[in-house]
This record gives sequence, structure tokens and C-alpha cells, in this order.
Amino acid sequence: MSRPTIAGVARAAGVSVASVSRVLNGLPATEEMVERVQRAVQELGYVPDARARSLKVGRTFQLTLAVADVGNPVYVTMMRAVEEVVSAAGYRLVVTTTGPDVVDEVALVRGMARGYADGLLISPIRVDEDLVKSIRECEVPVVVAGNVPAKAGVDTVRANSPKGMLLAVDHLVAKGRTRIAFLNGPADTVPGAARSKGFTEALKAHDLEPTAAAEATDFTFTAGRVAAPGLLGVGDEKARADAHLPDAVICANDLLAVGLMHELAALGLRVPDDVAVVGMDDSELAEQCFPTLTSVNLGSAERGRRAAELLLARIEDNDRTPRRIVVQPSLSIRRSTP
Amino acid sequence: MSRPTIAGVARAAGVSVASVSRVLNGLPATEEMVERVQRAVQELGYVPDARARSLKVGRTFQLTLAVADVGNPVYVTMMRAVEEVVSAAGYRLVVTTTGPDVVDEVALVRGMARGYADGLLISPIRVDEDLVKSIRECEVPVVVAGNVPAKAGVDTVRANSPKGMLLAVDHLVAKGRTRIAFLNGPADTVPGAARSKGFTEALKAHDLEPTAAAEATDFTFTAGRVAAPGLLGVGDEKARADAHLPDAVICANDLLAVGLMHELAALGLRVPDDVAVVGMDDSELAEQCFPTLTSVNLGSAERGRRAAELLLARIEDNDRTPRRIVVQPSLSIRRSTP
DNA sequence: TTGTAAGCGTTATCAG
DNA sequence: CTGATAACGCTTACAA
Repeated sequence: MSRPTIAGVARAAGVSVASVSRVLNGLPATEEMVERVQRAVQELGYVPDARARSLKVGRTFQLTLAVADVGNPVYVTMMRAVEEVVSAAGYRLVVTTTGPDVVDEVALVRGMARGYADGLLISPIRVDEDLVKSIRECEVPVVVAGNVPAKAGVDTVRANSPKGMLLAVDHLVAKGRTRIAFLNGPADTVPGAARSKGFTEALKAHDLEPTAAAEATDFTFTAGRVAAPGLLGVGDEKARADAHLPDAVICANDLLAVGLMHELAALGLRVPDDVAVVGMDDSELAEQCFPTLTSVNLGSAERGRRAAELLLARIEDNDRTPRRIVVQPSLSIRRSTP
Repeated sequence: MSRPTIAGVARAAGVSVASVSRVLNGLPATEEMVERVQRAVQELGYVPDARARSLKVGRTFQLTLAVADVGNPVYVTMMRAVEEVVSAAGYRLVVTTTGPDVVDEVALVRGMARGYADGLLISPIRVDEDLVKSIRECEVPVVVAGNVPAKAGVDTVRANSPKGMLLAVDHLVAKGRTRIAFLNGPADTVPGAARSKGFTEALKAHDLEPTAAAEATDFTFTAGRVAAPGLLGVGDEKARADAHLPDAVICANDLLAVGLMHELAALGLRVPDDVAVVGMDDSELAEQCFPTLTSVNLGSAERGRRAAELLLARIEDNDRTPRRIVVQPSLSIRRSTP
């Protein structure tokens, strides 16, 4: 009772395997041939083996999307956009998780050489020489949703974090907030570094000094909660007495922002009256949390879409010169800012 | 500059392809043979082709996890648990999304016959004859995280929704709430039907009548918001004057609960003072929302883990008799109930 | 239009 | 222990 193969179908239909293959692939054949083959396929319940097919044709019609953390809602936005583009192009999308370590990312990229998929869309959280090298040497097309050095010569679609930061600071300043703090994720990550730099620049543009800054150990809700007290100078009565308590906090992503808001509530501080909070990513969570979160939309959906298009284009023609697309941010104003 | 094959390695090492294969698979070989092969592998940067290998050995060492909606945080809990089990067993996990339609689920299950993976772990949201049939006829092992008829003869791991409902009602009643309403998802889904039944039973056990019930069009945040006013009798002043406004609402999942809480806030109703809210799934969102959400833990992590174990066991031995595991619920009490 | 046969890159069998 | 060689299931020249 094993799976029927194309040979079985051919036998049942009384034709050659080549004819079966042709009919299945819509190549020219007689009316009768098509008829007989299709009947045999029906009867046997034949389904072509993707492994054998891809071994022969050299393509799997699968694309891999690799993200660091499936629990981060920004990736679901991106994932949905990617899925839409690639499935329209006739590819299956499979998602895998890398975790926060760059070595796992490298292993994943290297592993692509095994031929699991025709292309890889990766959104790396940490980037090092090894990763860039592995991407450049990767036999299958790779596009990066994120920032890698231009010299890497790879297609990238990235956000404009500094511009996003500026939007956030502009908004806060316009609302009269000047004691602005920054809750970052790990600074040794790509987004962490970019947002830190952007924050400093944005404040400078307004002639402001950072009121406080803290670095969470991860871009997660829990890490945000843990890092919040340090940022707010809890236990440091002098700081608070000196009015060093921030009147606004910009967070490097929405999960951190929500974690922070919980700590603020626990401290009896009201959002946005006492402290305004701005997130980044404008993920679904920004609408779900309470108060709803003003968040910098870094264009995750568009980045996903553009990255997917880049990947498809590169699969078509691997010799095209790498493109580096930058998606512009916007600000989604909600209730966590005045 | 094409990818090196095992033949290339053999040539470079001056040995046979068979020997290369043996060394690579850790079969007995001389010290020197191992040495030569490994050097050649290094030099050429050879990586074995998974497609060819799986065509030959009949296994891909990949497992597929199919969920309806990547945006539902309950799946990230499950996904993490599954990932842990299967990667420990040497399998890669790939995730695909089915969407809310049963036809897509059926297509996915049928498609497994193409040999993409060695097993499928599916958490179907809607189940019909076709789906059961396709699962039973599927050539690769399938385990269902959810409820399918026993006659289907398939491994399942499911939650005990009625028991979970009872925990929720017990808790609310103990806190003095008696006007309990129910915000369900679509009743034509497996979880929707189970939870509806469970709710009715649980109220009966306490000699209570449902105060109100509504059915959201999806198990999503937005659907929860949209359905909330109807549940609360908004615009129906008589109902509210008659004190028919519920003093507690149980929601079929956490996303719906969070959507409801937003509407409650918009109406000026306080949680839990005016209305207590209980969610189900005890997902990450339950801790992230505000107030934090009391939620029925339906054991999504354990279900994922057990389901993964079942799948691995069935891959080992496809003749074992199907098991039907039921995971018991618990209640995670947080701030949305008194 | 249809059939024959040669691979795709592995692993596994069977001699040596 | 090692080497040739036959599959795995499919597509695709090339021939008929």
C-alpha cells in the first residue's frame, strides 16, 4: 500500500512515464492521453513527490522566512505581507525561528545550501562578519530585512530608525514634553544600535539632553518590565526629587513599551498624563494594549512586501545588482501620548 | 562555480563516492580515509543536498506545524513547546499558516503527500468530513492538536474546554458575580462549539442563566471589539436599566477578551469593578494587557509538547494505536477579576 | 504526439 | 574497509 509513483500511474494508464509527466505539467498531448492519465491519477490517488521533482528541476518552490522571535508581533505583520506576495507568485512560505544568537542565524544561512528552499528572507537581529560572509557565500538567493553593510553586496530592505525617532521626538516636543528618556533593547543588535543612534540625533536636533536611558536584555515584554525601574530612577529618591523623572519615554519596540507601561502603572504613574510613552513597530500590540500605544510605524508590512519582491526578482535573475531599499516611517498617534 | 556534489568531493579526495558518504554518515572507515574526505569537504565547502538525501532515504527530517493564525498568541506558546521537542529529536520545524478556511486545511494535508515533511502537526480551527478523511488518508503521520471525532482514528491532543469553563465560572461565582455573559468566537469552529457547550454546562452547574451571549466573527482582537457592544446591550437602555448588564464576561480566547476590555473602557465601565473579564488560552497577551487578564490556561504549551511527542512516536511506529490525550486546564488569576 | 533513457545527488547493496 | 553500481521518483532531451 505504498504511495503510487509516476511509474504506477503510467502502468495503470498503459502509457509511458514521460507521457504522464507531460500531462501533469500541461504539455501538449492528445485528448485521449489526457483522459487516460487523469483517470489513472484519480484512481490511484497519485500525488507527485516534491522531493524528486525538486531534485530534478533544481527548485523547490518553497521560500523560507527566518525571524528571531515568533512572539514579537512585528514579525506577524511582516510575515503576513511576505506570505501574500510569495503565494501570489506560486511559492509556499515556511517560517523558521532563529532565536537571538547570531550563530544560529549563521547555521541557518549555511543550512540553506542543503536546498530546503529556493530563497531565504531573513530578518537578523544581530549581524557579524560571519553572518555577512555566510549570506554572501550562500548558494541560494538571500534578502535581508534589516541592515547589513553595503559592502556585503546583498539585497536589503530596511527601516529608517533615525527618521522614526525624529518623528517621535517631534511629536513629544510639540506636546510640550522635554524630559525624554529612552528604553532600548540590547545595543549589540542591529535595531538596538540604530535606534540608539537615532535617539541621540533626534534629541540633538531639538537641543535636548537625554533624561535617562536604559538597555533591556531583549526586545521582549518581560525585559521591558525588568529594565523599567532603572530607567525611571526607582529607589533613587534624589533623582526623582530633582525632577529628573522623564515626562516621556521612547521605547525601541512595542513589547518594551508595554512592559514599561505596566511598571508605570505599578508605580502609580499615569500614561500619558505623568509620562508619555512611544513605542516602535506599530504592531498589532499597539492597538491591543491599554492605553493604546503611540508607535512609530517602521513600515514592517511594506518592508516585508518589498523584501519578498526583491527575493522573487533575484530568483529570476541572480546577476542583478543588489538593491538597498529604505522604507520611510510614519507615526501612529494613539492614547499613550497627549 | 556550481555547488559541489559528493562526486566532486570524491574526486578531490581521490576516493569513491561511497566512501565519502560513509565518512559523512559516521560509518566505519580508516583514520586516513576520514582525514582525506574531511579535508576535501572543507576545501570545497561541500554541503550535502537534503533533497537528494531525502529522496533516497525517504525522510526529510522536517516536521510541519500548521496553525490557523500566526497573529494569535496562543500559537506562539504552542509553537515554542513543539519546537523544543522536535529539535531535541533532530528535526527541523517549519511553520505554515492555513487561514480560517477548512478547504485550505484540507489542501495542506493533501499536499503533505508530496513529501515536504515527515510529519504534520495541525491545529485545525474548523473540522469537517473532508478534513477528517484527508487526515486519515494522509501518507505521512499527522497529529491533531484539537478535537476530531474518535472514529477518525488519529492521534489527538486536546484541551478540556468545559472543565476550563467551569474553573472560570467557579472563580467568578466565588467572587460574587452571577450575571455572567459569554463572548464566543464563531460557533462553527471546533473551539467555538466546545466553549459554547462548556459555558452552558458550567452555568447550569451553578444554577445560573446566561446573562448574554455573543459570537464574534473571528477569534481576533478586532472581532472582539466589534462584537462587544452587542453583548453589552449598548443602545438598549431597557436592558441596562433592568440590570441585565453582565457583571462578568467570559471570552472564548484572550484576543477577544482584550477587544472586549477596550470597549468596556470606551463605555466608561471599569474592569474588574463593574465588569470582570476572563479570557481563555492564558497566552502571553494575558500578562501584557491592562489590567492583566485572568485567563483559563488550556495547557497550550503542554498540548504542543504532547502532540509533538505523539508525532515523533508515530513516525517511529506508524502501526501504534491512535491515542487521544486530554490536557487538563487551570486558571491563571490576574487583575481583570476581583 | 509519444516512448526510451539519461540523469538530478544521495544512500545502500554487494563484491572485492 | 573500500569501490562500483543500482536505485529513490521525477523531468527532459532525443528518437521514433
